[in-house]
Amino acid sequence: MSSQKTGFDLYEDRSIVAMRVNGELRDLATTVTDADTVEPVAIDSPDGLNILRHSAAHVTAQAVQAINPEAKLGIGPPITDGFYYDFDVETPFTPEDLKAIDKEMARIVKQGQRFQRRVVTEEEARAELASEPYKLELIGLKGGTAEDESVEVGGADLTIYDNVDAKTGETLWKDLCRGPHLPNTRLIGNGYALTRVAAAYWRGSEKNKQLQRIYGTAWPTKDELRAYQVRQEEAARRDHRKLGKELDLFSFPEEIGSGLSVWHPRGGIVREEIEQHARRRHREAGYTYVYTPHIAKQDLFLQSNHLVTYKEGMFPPIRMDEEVDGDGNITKEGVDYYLKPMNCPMHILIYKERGRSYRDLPMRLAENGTVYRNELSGALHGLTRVRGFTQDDSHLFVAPDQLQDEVAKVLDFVVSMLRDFGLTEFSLELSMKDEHKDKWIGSEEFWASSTDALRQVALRSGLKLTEVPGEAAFYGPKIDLKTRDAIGREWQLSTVQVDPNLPERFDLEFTDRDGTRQRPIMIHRALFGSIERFFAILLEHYAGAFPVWLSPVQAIGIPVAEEYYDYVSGIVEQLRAAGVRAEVDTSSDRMPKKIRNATLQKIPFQLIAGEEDRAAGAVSFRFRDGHQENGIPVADAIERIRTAIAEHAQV
RNA sequence: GCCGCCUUAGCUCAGUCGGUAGAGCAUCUCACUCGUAAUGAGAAGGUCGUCAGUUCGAUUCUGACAGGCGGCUCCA
Repeated sequence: MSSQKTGFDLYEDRSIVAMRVNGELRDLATTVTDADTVEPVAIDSPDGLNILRHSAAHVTAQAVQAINPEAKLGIGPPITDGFYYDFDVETPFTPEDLKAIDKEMARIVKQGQRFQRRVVTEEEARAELASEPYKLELIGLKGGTAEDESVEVGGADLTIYDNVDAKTGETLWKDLCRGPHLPNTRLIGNGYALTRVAAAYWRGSEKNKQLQRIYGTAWPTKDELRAYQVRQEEAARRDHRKLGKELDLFSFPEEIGSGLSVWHPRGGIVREEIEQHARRRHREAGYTYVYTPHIAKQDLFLQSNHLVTYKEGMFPPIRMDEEVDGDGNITKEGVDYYLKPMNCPMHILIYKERGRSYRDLPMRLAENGTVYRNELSGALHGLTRVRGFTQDDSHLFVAPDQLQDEVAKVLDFVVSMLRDFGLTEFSLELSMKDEHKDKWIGSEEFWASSTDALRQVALRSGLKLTEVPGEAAFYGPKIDLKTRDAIGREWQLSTVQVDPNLPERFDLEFTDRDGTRQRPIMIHRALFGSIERFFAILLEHYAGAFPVWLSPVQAIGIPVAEEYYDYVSGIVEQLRAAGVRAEVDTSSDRMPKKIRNATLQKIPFQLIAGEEDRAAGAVSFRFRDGHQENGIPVADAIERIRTAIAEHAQV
């Protein structure tokens, strides 16, 4: 009984929008037999969402071409939470265009057009898509390596999807596409939105023409769309650039330059707490802090090879000591100095200052080293992408047989430190060498052993591990640690890289037990990545409401009326004596206004006192969320605040 | 760097189809002396990002530059 059926016959449930036939994603209209293994794909599954978003991208393109038939199609894949479609158009899209496109999409969606798959030969495709130069280019790419596989031409066959009027059967639009797609456009109608327009280079290369990209989002239901939009609003509410201004933490004065931050007193307090805590933990873990300059002669960066492999990332040189005569002839040659883009060469020089013994290893040098990188102006973003930033950088020099143990220590250390700051969810990414690229240097044995060392450590940590071949640095494997913040976003923080290359380049040695000279291996380790960026991540994670120990102002005294200033000041004095960052609000505002201000400033403890509290030798707490605890004896209140600080508590 | 958009008071934003500008908050003064998210009144505050060009006249139009925002690219 090898009866032939389609997915429509197999699945009555309308939420099944596609199926996996023998592991391959297919349209529901695909004919299957009993011999095939068939699994349903629901619209709210990861596969289903991709299909939904990919179909939404098609409808966007159809709408664009309905409005402007001259628009040439680029690609239109699903992405996280949405999709985009690239177009080559004479004039870039405006927000008004977006509205018109959205309206046209609504019309198409409502029509319930069917997505119909059709296998074509390359010649047929070329003929049908003669006016779509980018699609023709994609057809030309088909048959390339698996890496180039795309939503357009990835499959075994070349296929075109026709958008067909459900009633008349008329083909209204078509696009080169691998599919699969939703059965019809109506399924998109429950929750889609166009979000923004931007330019993007064709096929991701800046050598190519820039196309105009329309981004959108699409969800199975209106509620999910709304939930997504609320998440976006929540992210905007937590934006560290906005909070940084509101809470008076840092700024980027135009007079100083793009991507160069200054830290205001309140931001400085938070940063200082972060740094001091980290310093203490580092010392306890056997690290030694060093200090190095921000600038060095060209030769250093030639020897480290940064001026070869990282030149575009470096600021242009400063020429020193050059002398020129009246005619502009150089009478004395100068020397070029560069701002350091990384700390490693400096730390290596500290290692090299004297002969090292196996007894010196592992040698753990740490520095909060400020580095400067010539980032493209368009890449700058708040504190997370800047031109001057401070790495909490460590370089660990180890004997080869110490590598695995030391990496294990580093990883434990990193995770426990991040936990101190209230981060709880971590995952690891092991970046390895692959067979495709030829950028790798070093021996097979080194790669095999060091990669395995990292893998063993990662597995032992119990954290979720993803292995990514091909992502390693050219000289060695690395482990990156990612964390998830309070609203579920992933941030890459720490990185641990194994490097035999710089020790080689700088001819580093140590004398082993047997008197022979051996070469150490270097481990590069950034824990916060960049202190500025880590601060921004914490700021967004806590939405500005830091745990008490990190709060710029930990307690604020609010007298009910002027008469109680002295009483409240007395309490605040005691708090200060106990090491608490406490202030009194002596402004002429009325009490409710002071509460409002303190709440907006996200101060964890508001200490309110009037006649009742004074008479009782007590004080009342009000917290950021508005709840209150009245009549707490002063000594108890002070103790509670001290405890909250010591325990890194959130209140 | 590239594409698009933006830049008006300390902050958030109106506004001028070319005739040098306005609100709320913040600041300052005065009055009010008050128990859990904005008391009231008044004052002060801006060569409308910078530099050119067009014009009798530019904050407004044009251009360049700087800075910002969303992307591309890149990555801490």
